Amino acid sequence: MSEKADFNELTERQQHLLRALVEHYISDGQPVGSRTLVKESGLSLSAATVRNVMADLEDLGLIKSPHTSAGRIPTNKGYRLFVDSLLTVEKPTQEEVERICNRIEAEDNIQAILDKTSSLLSEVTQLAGLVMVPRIEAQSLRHVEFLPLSENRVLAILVINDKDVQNKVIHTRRPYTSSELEQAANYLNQVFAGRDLSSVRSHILNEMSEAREQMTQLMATVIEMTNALDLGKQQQDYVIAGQTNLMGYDQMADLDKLRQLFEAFNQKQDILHLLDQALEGQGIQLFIGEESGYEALEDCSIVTSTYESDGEILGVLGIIGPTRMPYKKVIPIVDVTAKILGSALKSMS
Amino acid sequence: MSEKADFNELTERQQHLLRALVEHYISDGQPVGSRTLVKESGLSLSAATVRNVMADLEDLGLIKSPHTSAGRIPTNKGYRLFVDSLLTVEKPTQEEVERICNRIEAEDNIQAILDKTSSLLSEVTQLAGLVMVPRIEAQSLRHVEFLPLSENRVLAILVINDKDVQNKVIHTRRPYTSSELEQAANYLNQVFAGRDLSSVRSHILNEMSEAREQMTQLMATVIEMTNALDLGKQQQDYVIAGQTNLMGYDQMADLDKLRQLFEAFNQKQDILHLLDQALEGQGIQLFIGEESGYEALEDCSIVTSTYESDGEILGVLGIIGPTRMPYKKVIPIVDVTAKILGSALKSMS
DNA sequence: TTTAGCACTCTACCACTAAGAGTGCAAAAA
DNA sequence: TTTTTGCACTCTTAGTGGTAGAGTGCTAAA
Repeated sequence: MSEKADFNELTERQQHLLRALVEHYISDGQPVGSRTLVKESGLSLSAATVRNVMADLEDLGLIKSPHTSAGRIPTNKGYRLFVDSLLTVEKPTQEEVERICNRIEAEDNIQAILDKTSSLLSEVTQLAGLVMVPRIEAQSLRHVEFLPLSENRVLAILVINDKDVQNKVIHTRRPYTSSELEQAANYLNQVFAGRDLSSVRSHILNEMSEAREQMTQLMATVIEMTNALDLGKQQQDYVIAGQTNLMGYDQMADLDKLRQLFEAFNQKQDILHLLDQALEGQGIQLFIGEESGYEALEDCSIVTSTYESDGEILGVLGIIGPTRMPYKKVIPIVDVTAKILGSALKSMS
Repeated sequence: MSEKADFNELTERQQHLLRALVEHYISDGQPVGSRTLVKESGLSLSAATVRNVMADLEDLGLIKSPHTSAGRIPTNKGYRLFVDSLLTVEKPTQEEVERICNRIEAEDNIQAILDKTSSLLSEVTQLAGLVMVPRIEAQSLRHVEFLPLSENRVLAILVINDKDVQNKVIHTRRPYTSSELEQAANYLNQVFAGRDLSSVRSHILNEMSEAREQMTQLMATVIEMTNALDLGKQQQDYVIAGQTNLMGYDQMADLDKLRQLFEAFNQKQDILHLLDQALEGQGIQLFIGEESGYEALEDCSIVTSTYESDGEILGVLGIIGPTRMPYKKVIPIVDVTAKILGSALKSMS
């Protein structure tokens, strides 16, 4: 065989046939044989020649046959090469874009926007949609309130970035009175309103050491409160929609596999870790099959895109589905959705 | 045949055999035939006699055979009769009770308690656990706060029952200043702290009409705020855990059915409606198969119990699984879990 | 009323076959 | 050297028939 066996330098013909094979398999779901491929590719070659090429591609680990007398299907490596260098994406229609745009912008609070985005992703692609909730780097403290509960418990309410409210029950060492708490809150509001949340704690410790000798009851209260609040520690989370879409694909017909997958969705941690990786990568990112590193996802591909506003990356969103998915359509949809979400979030503030 | 064909008056023997059949089928999963049933029942009868009885039970619609030469399995009507009058429940072990008790009481806020309860239900029964979030009839207002956001938006924070925090962005007709809002909040806090939430609105309208002529700016503000808050209107919700457990049962092997079920879980409304019915019914309640009235649940049974504290019903919890489930164990577990949850919520306040 | 006997039915399993799809290889053609 | 033709071979799928086992319903006897 004179075809270059070099992975990085497939011949024109190899590329052409690989692309045709992957595309046909994606739309058909059946292993594709040499005869079919000849017709599909448009090349004027005989089936035998195509067979030779296919044998080469198989040697390269790009395609495989499920059994002797079936056609070939792409391996994950094959999919990877396909999306990296053979794929011609198909821009979403104006209609689709507008639909996404309108429906996202109709929502009026962050949670609703994320939910809608996720369900739109799943609806348009017929896969499962994922949206990581934005990690707001700059969490600026707007307002603090402490309310004494029974005994040694205090309810803390934080208003962050002018609209998000977090609350937390703090278990304290000793009971505090309303007025103590009020003073502490007033102090914090006066000194730290508008400041970045993650810096509040260190600032307080600074000020405390400066004024150690005149350490007041107030200061002690403030310190206990802020310590307990775990400021700046933001728990990550994501919103998922359309999991049930995944139950329709033959590739996911294995109930055990499907179960593992759904458990991963519930557990959240693995998926979060993956989204975290995608966050590092910036822009569009694909994980095909075992590339994700999780057994539960070994038959799945994940397509993600970071979303940003004002050039700052806020989070990541995407879809998850079987490795055999219409990348051509899915990738651009994830892309525009990320852009739309970014600007929707921006216009919220 | 001389057996009474009256549905309400099965003979001893019919009851005995039906019980044996249902129990055997529940633990085995296989249709049970006359020979097996003879052994199982402990009666000294021949298989032929048992066959006659089975034929009668089939005429009554209590059992059926999947095909000619298989044994019989209970119909939903059969299950119903079984749980209503043949079932001898099996008290949960001390161990199980303590495990549930300890793990629920280890949690420190309502959401965590509900989550844990739900996942314990699913863990212990190997089915899916459901917990409806309590509808707190008496929502006593503890504290109100209003913060102006950009333009015509105000962030309202309500502290209810000393520990739950609700917040909502209110779109107002005109911009309000901080001090206006502060005054309104002060007014509400002074007059209505500790009062029942659902009554606040009507009280305000009353007072307004009394003092109509001296209608102040303050009053107008207060009214707009409270109107926008939609006080007392509480949206229902539930917590679910262990859905994936359901993927293991042969009865639920049909992917399409399973998918419908999972969609119902996501949609929430049907399940909520069902839980609502269970709430009316008080105490333990079973829905077997089509009794629930939802197609997605036609192969499922739901076992619920209301939970209460101080004699007041707060909500409902339970499990959902295939109609073929170990009712004998499941029912008492749902029962004690409801009691434990009730007292855990009580000790929270 | 109950039991024994028996014919009958249906499923599950197995082995076998035939058709169809697709391959790989070797020799011929370009 | 590359491509094609021809062909033997492999494997899947669907269908067939046959058998064993489980269970039933019915009838006649106990």
